Amino acid sequence: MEAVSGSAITLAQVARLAGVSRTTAFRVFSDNPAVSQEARAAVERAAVELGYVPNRAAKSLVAGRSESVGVVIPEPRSGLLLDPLFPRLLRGIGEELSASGLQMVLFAPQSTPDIQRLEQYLAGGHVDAVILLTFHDSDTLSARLQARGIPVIYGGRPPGRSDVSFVDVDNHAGGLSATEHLIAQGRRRIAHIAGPVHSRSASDRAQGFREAMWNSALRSDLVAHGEMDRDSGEVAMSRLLAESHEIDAVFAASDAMAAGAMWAMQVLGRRVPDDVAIIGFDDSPLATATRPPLSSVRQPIEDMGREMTRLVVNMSGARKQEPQHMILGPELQIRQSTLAAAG
Amino acid sequence: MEAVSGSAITLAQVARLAGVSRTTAFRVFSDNPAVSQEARAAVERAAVELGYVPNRAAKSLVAGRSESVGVVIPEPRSGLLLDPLFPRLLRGIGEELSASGLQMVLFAPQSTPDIQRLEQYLAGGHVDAVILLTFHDSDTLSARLQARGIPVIYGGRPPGRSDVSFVDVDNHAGGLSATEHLIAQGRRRIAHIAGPVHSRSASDRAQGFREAMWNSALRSDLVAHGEMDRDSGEVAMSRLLAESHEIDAVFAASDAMAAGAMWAMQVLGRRVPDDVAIIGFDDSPLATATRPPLSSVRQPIEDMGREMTRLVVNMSGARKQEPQHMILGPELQIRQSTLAAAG
DNA sequence: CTGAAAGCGCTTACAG
DNA sequence: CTGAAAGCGCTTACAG
Repeated sequence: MEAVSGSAITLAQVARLAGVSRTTAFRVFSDNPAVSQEARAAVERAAVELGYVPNRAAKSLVAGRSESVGVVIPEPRSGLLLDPLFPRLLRGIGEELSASGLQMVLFAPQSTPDIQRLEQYLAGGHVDAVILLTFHDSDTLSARLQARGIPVIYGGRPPGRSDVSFVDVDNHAGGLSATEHLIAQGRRRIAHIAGPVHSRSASDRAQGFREAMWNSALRSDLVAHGEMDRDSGEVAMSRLLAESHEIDAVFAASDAMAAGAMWAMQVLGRRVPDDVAIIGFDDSPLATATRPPLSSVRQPIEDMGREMTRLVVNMSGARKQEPQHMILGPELQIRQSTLAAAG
Repeated sequence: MEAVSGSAITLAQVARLAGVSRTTAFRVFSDNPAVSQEARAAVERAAVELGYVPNRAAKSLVAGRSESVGVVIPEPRSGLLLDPLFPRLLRGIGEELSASGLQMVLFAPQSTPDIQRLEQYLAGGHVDAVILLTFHDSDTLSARLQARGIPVIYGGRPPGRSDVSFVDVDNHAGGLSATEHLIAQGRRRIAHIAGPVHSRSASDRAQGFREAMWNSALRSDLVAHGEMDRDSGEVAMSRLLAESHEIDAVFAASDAMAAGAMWAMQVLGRRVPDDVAIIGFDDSPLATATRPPLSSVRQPIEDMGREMTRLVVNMSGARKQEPQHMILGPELQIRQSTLAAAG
């Protein structure tokens, strides 16, 4: 294999070496059966000898499509990259794209100029569809891409926009079933450690909690808010226990807050699950790292990635672009933290 | 702004609407001053009205370069995506690319077919240079890219290859200075919690430890190995303390192992730093989360990202491609865990 | 089974 | 200051 550094080998060069026309050489690479044995062999030999790799830019130009899908991920500065759910989402997307023979291309814009450059790049025919995993300043991005006819889908419901396509997890159903599980275990005085009030997903979870309590004629007044992280969960739990000593169960809107809450309970001498049962949300790696292991609402993140991909790839085939919406149901993952009988 | 969905506007359409030639329209977009006021205004108006975005595939084809740099990141399945160092690395790369006006394009291949497709994609002229942040099966990738004249640089030293370019952190110097710091604090019986024996970076750190001890005529026989995570650090520390009760300091090859070790010490009633001083490696977020805060060897990860980018972009300009190597020195980040005097 | 020719959209000499 | 023409490398009718 002779590889000439720095020079890109073209189809024409391969054809010349093989002694055929470019059209015939092309047919070999596009698996067109209408090529003689000798021609095929000569072309293949020439291609190997020269180290030929088709130029994708030229191919994209002619085809009008790139066989690749852009995925815009949060800027590295935001903690989202470190969210344990993130790799699962990426894996779901990657699997589905891989199955469709499409190339996944990731972008992590960090600044406004980055976003503008990205807009030009994506709108300029480098991708056939775009998956947006961040809402950061991307409204104009999404609008301009759609104006160019490039299908766009969001992961999660973009705040205040109903004219765009998205796949989301049913946070309401998750909060509902987590709370119903605690009730089914015989718990009655159930507290909720909620996320930030401005967060749509967090308030959906809280709404699920209130509905489940209401359905069972239980009071849902024990609610504290945290910032989804471990420390704020610890603080929230201490506050809740100071408020009421009768708490026999807690639904936390994230596993991290649940872990913090378990710590607070240990400090205050409340046993999990004997005195207080606790269930988290996300089913992150944390859930199996606590003692006892934490029951949790498992988000179908891989499925979410796959469905987003499936939808946006289909959209890129279709003419009309109706906004597509899909809400996936979460599943309970029951572990020891909610299993013992109430005291 | 009228945006015709699905149809890409071309330069020719803009030119026609503006009543000028494609060449003149092109001059407007390439900031060529040799255009009359009227022509310029007409072209700009037409471009806005039609929503023109230049086709990058065509531009790449003509220019023979894409103004973008590929970054191959570890597969989501490997935990590396969740490494707190990872976003810092991405940020460093992104900042440098952004400053050069280049587009960052990320790839996270998950399977062998993914890697093959990626190889075709990268070699096919979609990127001007490639930064490899993973060694996973990428030897053939690297070789084929270089054969095509596409510069490649590794983050970290690829195992067993000296003919490639890389930027790495000086793990040996890090281990040396961490240990010297402990000695300077008056500690004498110093243990090392090392990483896996097969890891190059981990054994460089251990070698730094041994040299520092040797230089001060201290014994360096207290070494236990862990898997770089918290739990294995805890186990290693328990083992070390069982082996010798005189240990007055520990150098752990990762912050996570140091955190586990601190836990083990607390369980066994050894106070940090009064009884035992401890220093970690990475200066990850963990280091400020422990009590007391953990001294650590800070890896210059953003710098590493920037230098890798700078080098590989320069390489893509140069004709000859000599392998480039750069080793960055780490810095000590001193916190309370090593500050009190030895007992 | 084969190949000459036109074209994808942008860019670049070249000639005015 | 302006534009006709050729070309980047691949793909696609079209005619044999």
